[in-house]
Amino acid sequence: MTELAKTFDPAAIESRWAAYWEEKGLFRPDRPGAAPFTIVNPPPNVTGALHIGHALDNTLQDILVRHARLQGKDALWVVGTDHAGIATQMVVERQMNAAGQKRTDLTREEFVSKVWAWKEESGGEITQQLRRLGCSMDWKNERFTMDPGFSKAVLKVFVDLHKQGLIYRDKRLVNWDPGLGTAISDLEVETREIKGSFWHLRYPLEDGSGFIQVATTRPETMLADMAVAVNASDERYAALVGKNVRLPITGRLIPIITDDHADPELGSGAVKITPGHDFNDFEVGRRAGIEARDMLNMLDGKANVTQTSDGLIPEAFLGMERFAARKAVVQQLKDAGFLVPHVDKDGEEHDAEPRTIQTPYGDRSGVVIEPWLTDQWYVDAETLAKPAIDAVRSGATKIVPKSWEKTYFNWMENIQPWCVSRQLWWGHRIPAWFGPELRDGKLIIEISRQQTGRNNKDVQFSGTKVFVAETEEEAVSLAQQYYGPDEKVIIGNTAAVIPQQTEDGLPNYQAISIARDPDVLDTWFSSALWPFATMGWPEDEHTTPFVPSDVEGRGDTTSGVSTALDTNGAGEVPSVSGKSLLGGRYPNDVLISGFDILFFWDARMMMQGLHFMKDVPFKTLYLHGLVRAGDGAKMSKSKGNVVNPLGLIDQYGADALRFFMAAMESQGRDIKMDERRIEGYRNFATKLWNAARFCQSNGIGASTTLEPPAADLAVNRWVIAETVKTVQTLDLALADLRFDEAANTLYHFVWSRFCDWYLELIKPVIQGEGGVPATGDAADETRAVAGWVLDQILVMLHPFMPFITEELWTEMGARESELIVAKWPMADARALDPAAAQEIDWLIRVVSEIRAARTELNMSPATKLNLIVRDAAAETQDRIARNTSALNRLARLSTIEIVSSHDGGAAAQVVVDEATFVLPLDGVIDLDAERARLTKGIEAAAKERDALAGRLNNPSFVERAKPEAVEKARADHADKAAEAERLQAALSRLG
RNA sequence: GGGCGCGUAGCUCAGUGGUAGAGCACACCCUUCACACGGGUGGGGUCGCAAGUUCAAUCCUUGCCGCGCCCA
Repeated sequence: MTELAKTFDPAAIESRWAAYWEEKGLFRPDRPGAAPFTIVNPPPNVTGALHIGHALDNTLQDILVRHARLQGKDALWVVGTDHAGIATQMVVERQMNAAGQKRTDLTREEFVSKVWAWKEESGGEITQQLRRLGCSMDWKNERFTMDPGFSKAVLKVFVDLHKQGLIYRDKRLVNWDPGLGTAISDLEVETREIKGSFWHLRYPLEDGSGFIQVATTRPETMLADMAVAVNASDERYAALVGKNVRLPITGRLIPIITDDHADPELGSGAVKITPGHDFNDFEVGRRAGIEARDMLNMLDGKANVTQTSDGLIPEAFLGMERFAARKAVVQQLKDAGFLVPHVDKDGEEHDAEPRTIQTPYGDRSGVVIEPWLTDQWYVDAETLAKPAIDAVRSGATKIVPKSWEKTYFNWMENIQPWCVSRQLWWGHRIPAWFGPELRDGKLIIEISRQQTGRNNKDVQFSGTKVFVAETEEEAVSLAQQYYGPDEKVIIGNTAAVIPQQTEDGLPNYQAISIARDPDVLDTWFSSALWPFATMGWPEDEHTTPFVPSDVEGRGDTTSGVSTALDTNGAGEVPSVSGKSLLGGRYPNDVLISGFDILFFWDARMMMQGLHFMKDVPFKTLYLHGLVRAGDGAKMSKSKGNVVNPLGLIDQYGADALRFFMAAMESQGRDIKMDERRIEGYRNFATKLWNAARFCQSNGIGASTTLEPPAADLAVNRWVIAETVKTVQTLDLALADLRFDEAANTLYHFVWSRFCDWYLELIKPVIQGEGGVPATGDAADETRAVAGWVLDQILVMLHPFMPFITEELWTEMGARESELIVAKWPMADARALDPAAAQEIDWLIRVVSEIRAARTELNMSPATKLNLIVRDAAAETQDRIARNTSALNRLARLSTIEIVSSHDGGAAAQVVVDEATFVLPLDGVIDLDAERARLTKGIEAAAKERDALAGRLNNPSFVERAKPEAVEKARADHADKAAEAERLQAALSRLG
């Protein structure tokens, strides 16, 4: 224990404590028998760096985990990183490009091992940064979504879902990202409004009888048009339905069909149909009886024009980039007279009509998405969503704030098949092997070599037999069963029937080669398993059943109150059919995430968790908002308005940043960055630091009991009660996940109650005269109480400001344990003492009123005054006697005299309750100023008195309002009337 | 077009069916022996607009205006 420095320096202690906690294993103390409390951290990208959103998300989680740990629970905060398929592959590819290399220079295996090497060396920077924020995660068991154990879970889930028919292969339009050369999910597509063009084309009828006009924003797709659709109710076209159109350029003959998709009100009412390159048209095509495999495709994986299967695209267009092809198609149509010019309001002709169009972009690549016809793996999300919807409806998982439930339901109820295959190398490779299909005893192989535009080694398999298995051996075994015992099955690079050669080069027998799908799974497919695959699933489904012990049961102040979090220490064991799932850690207690990943991640955890664990992944889902720039704009690198949380930590300390995040986190609202506010919380930390310094230099140290010390003095009984009230409010706020209320409650208690009043009020009790510390029962009692209150403050504040509180905990005296594993205070209502509360409340009012009068009358603070009290009731006289020193000190008085009457004269007068406090100021006082001051007080009291009288004089109010409201109005009216009267009397006495 | 949210003191935000709050900023005073990253005191709001429900509306309902987000 050394003397504390005058100013708190966060940097001096933060790294020391972070390392200490971790080394001593205090983030995950051994607590056999304690109730589990579990949070899994949304795994950040292994390529990521800490941004301000992480700071918010992780601060909130750390508050809950530290709180649970202090409550004696076996708190586990799972941490790890996500392999982040596309992002990570892009990082490594960029590095290679910088060195003049390409990914495809390497084999897949070489590339993947290069990514692993990168991951080992530079990945996970963010985990170091989380430590700087003070996150008390279970670092010893840090996970990675490509860990062997986790990967095993991913394969099992894929195989099981496939067996159950919930994963299937399908040929349909997918959101193809030509920049990245992979399919992406709907959610990774961002629709932007851009200024585009609307071209009007006229297609000649086959019979030469005229034209039909269509309009499009993507004229190049006419190279793969397969129909023209009109609405069946549209009489203008009734006669044309069933006729054919001869497409310009390709000369393809296509029918005019009817479909509701054609809106008679829109454009000409006729629309061109390109089923292979437009989601709406795909559906129209299907309704018209065109099978997906027959739909025309005119683009390759880089979105360059490629020949359609009917071979009708002229040579000149082949290989053209899609936007170049657009220009070329428009030009050729124009030259041939098939383009209908747009005439603007000034009568000028243009090729196209300007129009705002919704355009899909890849959220990572920033490239326009191309709807593309491919074979992909799909999850039957609709089936999985049903239990996930029910679970929220039944309350098995509670979403906080509740307003998000609607969004959740809306998305879940309209969920689309989830495309989970990605054309990447980095990720969980899909456990599916393709082989020739056996039809009528013959081996058929259909391999469509689609140009994915990235690597000609990538092969798409279609129309072949697929074997889905967790291991290669099982796949071979499945294949063997399928082909029969006479065939030899081998693993190869392609699905094929290979003539094998004997050593002498002569054909001997054939082998059937099966080849593994080159694609990997969507990263969200694996992260959806995070709540249970990090707990040992599928190996240890039921482990270490939890047995409640007597450690529990403390701090139960929330009984009978509906709260978002079950903070009841009784620790009910989550279970299915009596068995504890994953050691009581499933369902997790709560999941905290930004609302922006509600669909990406949270909803998918709900689906996978319910399907595989038969229970929800978490009891509560807490969604927080975004951290925005000071002007409310979204932070983004391109705008250059990104705030680096590490810079804020350097400047203000991690504790201040954390407190800011908690204090600003009100449910259902984004947080606007406000550095001055962080500065304010830095000041708060210093304030606490100095309060502790004061205690230390006045013989106040660590308390020895969990219970409040015995106390006789009102000020001590009052502060104990205030502490208990704070614990109660804080417990409720945390149980309700009201982080702002929790933080503000603490802030107010520490600064406005403890520092501003309690410490000031006890100075006369403990400081004594002439620099000699006071002794005796009162001083001893007060030191004990002050030490106890400071300890409770440190414990309660610890989840929010872990560093400074741990440091002060250590500095204040010898301890049984570190603060991080100390005991949460008890909210014992027996400590509440109304009489003490009233007395200190009175004392504070008297001091405040006298101070206000002094300031308003411009009395120098240095002048000590004599106080005369008149009309004081016996109770007040007793209070004055008990608190003379405090009154003298805080109101800056030299003497206090109690009189039965006083005629005033030149004096300032203050009314508190029944008594009037007179400060004789002969020769000093500005009588006019005092008159003005009293008059202002009279007016204020009279205004309220009259307002209350008005209400009470209204018969409807007295008859219909709640009796307690009427009662209160009467009491308040009497108080205000009396106050006005006394102030009036004081004014009269001034003359 | 559908859904959600927001609009309260100069700024950032709480809040409640019964006389409107905090932090910061602002003004004045104080280098008082924990703290000037401090102490004391004070000024400042027709709670977006309008109507309705109610004894009573900043709070509940409806409409409108403005801002933001998500989905189609």
